[in-house]
Amino acid sequence: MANAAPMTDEDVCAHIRDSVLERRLAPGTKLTEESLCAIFGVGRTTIRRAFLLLKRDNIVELHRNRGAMIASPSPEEAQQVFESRRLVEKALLEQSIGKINAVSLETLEVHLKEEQGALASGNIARWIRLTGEFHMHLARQAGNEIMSAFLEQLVFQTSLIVALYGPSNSGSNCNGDDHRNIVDALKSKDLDSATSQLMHHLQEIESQLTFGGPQAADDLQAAFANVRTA
Amino acid sequence: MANAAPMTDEDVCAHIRDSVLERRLAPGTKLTEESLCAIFGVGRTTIRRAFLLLKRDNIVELHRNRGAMIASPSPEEAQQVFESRRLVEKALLEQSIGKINAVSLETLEVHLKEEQGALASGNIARWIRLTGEFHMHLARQAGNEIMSAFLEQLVFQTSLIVALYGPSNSGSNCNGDDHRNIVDALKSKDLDSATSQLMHHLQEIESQLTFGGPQAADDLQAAFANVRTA
DNA sequence: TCGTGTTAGATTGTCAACAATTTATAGCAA
DNA sequence: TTGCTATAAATTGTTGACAATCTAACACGA
Repeated sequence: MANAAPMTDEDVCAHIRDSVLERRLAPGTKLTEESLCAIFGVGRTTIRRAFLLLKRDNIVELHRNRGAMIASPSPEEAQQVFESRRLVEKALLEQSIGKINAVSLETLEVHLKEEQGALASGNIARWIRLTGEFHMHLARQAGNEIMSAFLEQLVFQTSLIVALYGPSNSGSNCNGDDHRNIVDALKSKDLDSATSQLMHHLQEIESQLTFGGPQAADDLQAAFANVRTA
Repeated sequence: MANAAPMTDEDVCAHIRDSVLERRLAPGTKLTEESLCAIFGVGRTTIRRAFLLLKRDNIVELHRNRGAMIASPSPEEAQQVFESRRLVEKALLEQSIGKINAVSLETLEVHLKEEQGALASGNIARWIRLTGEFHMHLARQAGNEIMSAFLEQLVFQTSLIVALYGPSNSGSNCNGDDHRNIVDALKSKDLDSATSQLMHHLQEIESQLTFGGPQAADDLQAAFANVRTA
């Protein structure tokens, strides 16, 4: 099972990112270097570089001499992430509407089918991941890689946020029908409809967050992270 | 002159970023680890981490076994950077217009004075940096740190782009009067005017770029970076 | 029992030596 | 001179050992 070619830092990065996107790594999870070395079969140097890359994407938090843990976005950050997504996705939709063609619509249609397939076959982890990737596919229609990469960061952040503050029973941050409606609006080149559907969709997700209760209940350390001992 | 406390990777990062913003480091410049170790008085480990951070911001390019060099954005990337800036700065302005108050206006006024002061005193490097930072100040009015951080990346990229493709005689990418006009429009809470001024400002800078000619003339390596030897 | 201080273990940070790769130099033949 | 090959120098990549720091367990006194 072990590949002959050893993993690179980007590979490790991608694996951890996937785990976050599929909610198999909860916010606040401690990532010890040694255990990851064993899991991925690489040296500490590689793990360390991966941590640095993930920190840049706000996926892990690094604390000096305390190592790495999966990030726990604060409510303020959560609010900013959603505001950013509305901003970015709306703007990208405006850029996209003129570039939509049969090929790009087909890409979205295929993706919708994949979403439904995953849901039907009970592969929840895969479905969660696909619902996030839908927004990436949408963003890429604008043809701006810089903005797409930025939205990717925001989607990952969203995954953490929903894991922290989202409805505990619901597994996903996205409703399948919403995605369907957006694609339909795009198909008829109705920018206003597509935009309002997308904005409503994002607001719907945000409205389901509950910041009130104790965050993790088992982690006082994080609960009092704001307290700074003189 | 040497600080007792050794520099951290972030410090090194900031220094290199500043050099880029002030155009003292040209795109394509090779950054050897050893020389930077000597300059900053740190070990290779720190420099290496700094490279990784700078790579994430698209400020340096890393090539395996060939080390790091200041990034040279392609014309396509340049176009995307400007499109992204128009997108982001326009959206942030919409967010800002409702939050503008006396304090924030004063911040911008003070900055405009600094710009003029630097220009008057002939401190061109400082002026160049300040013209870039103006857009950062503007962005921060929206109160969204995530978007501000993203725009910061774009501003740094712009600095590289203008250094590569900008008018060789003009030292800066921003006109002082344009900034003045934008602040005035904000002062009278005229969103449409402020937006159109800002968009025009960005388009003006972009229109002055010339992608045709040889890029750096002294760096064939970068000129043929697209050629991949099998 | 609870809180405090101390010690042992585990984890991270740093550095220097070594290995692998690339780049520059020198020599030689056409 | 040009082109090629082989050697030498320089630069980057990796590993392992050691130092610094944090965490957890434990003993002790109130």
